[in-house]
Amino acid sequence: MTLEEGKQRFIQSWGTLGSNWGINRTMAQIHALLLIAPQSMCAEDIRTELNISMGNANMNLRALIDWGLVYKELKPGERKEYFVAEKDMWVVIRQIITHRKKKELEPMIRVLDEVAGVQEVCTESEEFCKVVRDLQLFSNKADSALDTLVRSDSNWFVGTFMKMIK
Amino acid sequence: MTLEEGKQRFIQSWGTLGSNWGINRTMAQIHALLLIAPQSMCAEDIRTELNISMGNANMNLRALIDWGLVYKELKPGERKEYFVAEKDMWVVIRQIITHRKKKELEPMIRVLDEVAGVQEVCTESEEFCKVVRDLQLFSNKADSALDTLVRSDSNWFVGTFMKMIK
DNA sequence: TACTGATTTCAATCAGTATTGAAAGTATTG
DNA sequence: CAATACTTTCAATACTGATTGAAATCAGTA
Repeated sequence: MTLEEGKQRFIQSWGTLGSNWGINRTMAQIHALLLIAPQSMCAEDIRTELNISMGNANMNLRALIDWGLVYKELKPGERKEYFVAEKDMWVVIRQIITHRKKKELEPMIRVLDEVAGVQEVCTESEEFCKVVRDLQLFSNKADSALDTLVRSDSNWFVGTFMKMIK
Repeated sequence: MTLEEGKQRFIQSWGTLGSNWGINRTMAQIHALLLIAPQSMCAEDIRTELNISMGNANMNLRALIDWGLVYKELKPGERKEYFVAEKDMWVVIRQIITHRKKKELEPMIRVLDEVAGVQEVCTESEEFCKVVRDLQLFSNKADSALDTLVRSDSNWFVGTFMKMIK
């Protein structure tokens, strides 16, 4: 496989993957492109490489910056902005986990806490509360597990954690 | 909060959550409804409770059965099918992890393996291969971690694993 | 076999997101 | 300050995937 084929395949797949992941396709593609770029790129470079509109590129670059996956880079003497991806994969993964946790797990925990207030006065409400309690148990555990994971460093994850779980 | 309010809140939220999760809204709502139902329900019960069409109910029930989250139940002397949710939360979570892993992680691993074949002959290809290798490292680790998690039992998860990670 | 009630399928439609592109905004330069 | 180079916004549009409902299919029953 040539570099050009590999790049194309990687960018396209990252985009598709992104969508099965709740992340929008263009955002994932820009991320892929910057990840494998040996140096920073400007909006125009990205726009032409991916064949997307200015507006789209801009919005998704901002989202990536917001996620902490891409940084702006200003070149001295140049007016336009350049962009670089965070290349430390452990940081990348941590940011993704943090964002997905916020979007997927935390709202669930809030809802469970809310509905946990139902009084157990009949078979139906007992069943309801039991389900809610079970879900709370697991979601709180998952929440703290992910917190620990995010706070820990790469070596700990790859080394200790993985040995433990084997 | 009354039972009725709690139920509504739970079902609606589970639906919304479902969509930030890559799971379709109706599928998540049906699942929520069956989870908290004290006994099995038929398609018509579900249809009226959630105000959805026959076709929709049928398709999503099928998907839930496919995910191993809901079972058919045949009542003797009754022609129509009833449905019950898997109530063991550990099983539920395992099934969800298994399915999401298949949809989100495994395709990524396949793509990485494919593009890992690029020859390192210049700065650009070196950068590319480095990124791919880093991603492979983490995705393979995550893959085996999730396998272990899915194979392990509830007590181990809640007990041992959680103590380790604390 | 014909009838009935239940389930499944699928083309048409709908709704929610993503994308575009033109217009407005901002900052730098001479 | 006006021109230029770039960035951001946002209403209109296009896409994608979810949903409907009518028709087809299936399975018991008489």
